Amino acid sequence: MRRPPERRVVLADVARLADTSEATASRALKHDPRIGEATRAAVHAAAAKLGYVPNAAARSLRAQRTHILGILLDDLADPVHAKVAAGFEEAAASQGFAVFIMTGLHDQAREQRALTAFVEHRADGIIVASCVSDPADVLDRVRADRVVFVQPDYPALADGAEPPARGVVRTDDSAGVAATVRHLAERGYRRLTYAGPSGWSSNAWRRAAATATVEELGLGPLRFVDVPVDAWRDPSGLALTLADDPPDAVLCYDDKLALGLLDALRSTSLVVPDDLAVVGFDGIPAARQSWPRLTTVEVPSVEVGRHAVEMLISSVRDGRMPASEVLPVSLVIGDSTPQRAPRTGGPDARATVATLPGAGS
Amino acid sequence: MRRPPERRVVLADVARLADTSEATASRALKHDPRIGEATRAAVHAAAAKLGYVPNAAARSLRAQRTHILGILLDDLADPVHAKVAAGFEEAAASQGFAVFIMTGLHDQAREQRALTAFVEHRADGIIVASCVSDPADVLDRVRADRVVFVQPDYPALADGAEPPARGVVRTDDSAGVAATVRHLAERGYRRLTYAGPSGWSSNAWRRAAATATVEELGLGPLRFVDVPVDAWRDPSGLALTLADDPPDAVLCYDDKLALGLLDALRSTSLVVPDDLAVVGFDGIPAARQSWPRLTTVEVPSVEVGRHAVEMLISSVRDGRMPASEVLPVSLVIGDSTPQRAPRTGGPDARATVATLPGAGS
DNA sequence: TTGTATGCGTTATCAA
DNA sequence: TTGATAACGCATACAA
Repeated sequence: MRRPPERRVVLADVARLADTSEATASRALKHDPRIGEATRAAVHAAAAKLGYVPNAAARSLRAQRTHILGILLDDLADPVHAKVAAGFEEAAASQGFAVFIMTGLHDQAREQRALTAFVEHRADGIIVASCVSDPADVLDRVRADRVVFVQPDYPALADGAEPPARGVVRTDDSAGVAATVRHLAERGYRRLTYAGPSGWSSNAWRRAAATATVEELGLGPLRFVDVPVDAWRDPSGLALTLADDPPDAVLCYDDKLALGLLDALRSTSLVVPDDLAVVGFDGIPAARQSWPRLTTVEVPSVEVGRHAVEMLISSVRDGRMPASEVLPVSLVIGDSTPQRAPRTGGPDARATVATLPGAGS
Repeated sequence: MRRPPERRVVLADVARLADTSEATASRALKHDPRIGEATRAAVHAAAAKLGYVPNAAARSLRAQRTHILGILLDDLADPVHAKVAAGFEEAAASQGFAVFIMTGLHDQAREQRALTAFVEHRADGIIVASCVSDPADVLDRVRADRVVFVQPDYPALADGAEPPARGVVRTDDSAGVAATVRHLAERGYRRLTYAGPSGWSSNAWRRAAATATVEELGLGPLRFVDVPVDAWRDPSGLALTLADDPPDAVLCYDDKLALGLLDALRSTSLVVPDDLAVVGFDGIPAARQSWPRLTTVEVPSVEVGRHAVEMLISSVRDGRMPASEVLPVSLVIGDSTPQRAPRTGGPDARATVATLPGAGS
């Protein structure tokens, strides 16, 4: 069995064995058209025989181009972020880029260290996904035509700041939430509650979209329940709050929270969906396997990662960062939001007026 | 707001501004003790003012050490693999290593390309996780003291080949399966079925452990159902097979399959756990939120990633690869395997003899 | 078609 | 305590 070469084998070794110069060997290996067939074959044979592998550091140093992309994301253990990373890695690899992946774990200092690492390694491009750092801080350290922001979620956005017009990939969360509210209205749900972690801009957007659509449709006022960001691990508090004065349906910030809630509600007297409809957001795999199957908004996370890479590589090639993109999402209707049965006590008019704007007031 | 420097700023620029030589500037920046306080301050000030970031490629070239680790894994979108990656990344970052992550996606050619990328970039160490390539092939290209294999799953292992004695991190799947079977026996389940994708060595091990434990406990013979590797996406075939002649309990290769099965069984007349108990393997988050909650074997995936990094870094430092490790797993008892009620028709002796070896024959 | 020489940015060796 | 210089491995401008 062949072993890896003991001593480092460099281009000079290949050239020597092929009986040419380093320059010729270098050109032959990258199929420069003006190298004779004979020498090219000799060089390739020598390289194969010696197990030569070019040194990327030396090449990068010389070429001022690393063919490295970096992605900074929040947490690989989170299914949504992992999918973005998967799309990113796959797209980057298919274009011949190696990828650095670093996680921020909600920690600004970590995020800064990750950026430092990317810059030290002179990554050709960087993707900043779901990070708490303000893009302005990132742009202090990296050229704007070398960064793409994915699903930015920094605090200023919650206060209404606009994300950059170029180099951002987002999903149309507002449309997803609006579609969800419409779906609920059509199915006869009127008293809605939105549950999510306040302070996150992504949450603020979703909540705002829910509010707007509820008003547009003339549904009962939207109630809010603020939950801790890790409430999905133990949603019993949310379950109790809901059980105390149950709405018709609850919109959860994401699927993790919704699935946790489904579980927690089994310890209460509320039955889903008979007493309470539940919807999630993201479309993680577990949402398809839950009971009842979760109605949710499917976010094309893998696509998000791919698009980000394509924007980035395009910008790296010609220095022009493409305009920001907003990818469409889709409502997936499960069994957690069935057509609502009329309440006991006879037919209930509320269900039928739900889609008539203004009829409720 | 400060912008990133337009022209590349290199050490020479810092030296010039600080009015010293490159050598002194270099030493001052890495806090060489024999540099005067005044010059050190001047150099640091100059570096800060210019926004100097050292070039890792140049440093690596010179130092013959990259501080880069590479991990090759199967699929970032898979929760188990993503967790290994998360542990890997976190541990590596905390030790000051940048990490290349590449995915194989069950494709030998992709795996080989990933290895090539790692070698070109002269990664200080490599982790090969859950890959289809034979370790022997990997060792043709990488020094043995620079690779750690995680959960190796190459075909030869299914035929009884032993994994390497050093540089491997695995989990004690056999013990986990054995504990599961014992648990089922104690709870009164006797007729067991094992469902998994044949051809995978990890499946072969789990299945063999189940067989051995079933025999040891004197339970009825273990039945097997071979399923495609992606059966979890559509487990209706498995559900029908089980419904056709239901065992007391079914052991699934992993949680994804078990959760899919729970879902698919809702379209049959079988009720879990009354008619059929179900157990999974891995302990993914969704298993805690399913209904009924899944009894499963919890695998410390994040720990696996961490241990792999620690082994690797240790070996990189002193050239001695630590001995292989087998991490313990733990049985998590959910609601999918309750104490079994006696069958209709009166008390059933089978439940009580389950734990008595030999009593069943 | 091939060879020579230089420089990419950093660090380590040697000399001052 | 500091400075000049060579070398890491490769690719290219220029010469032949």
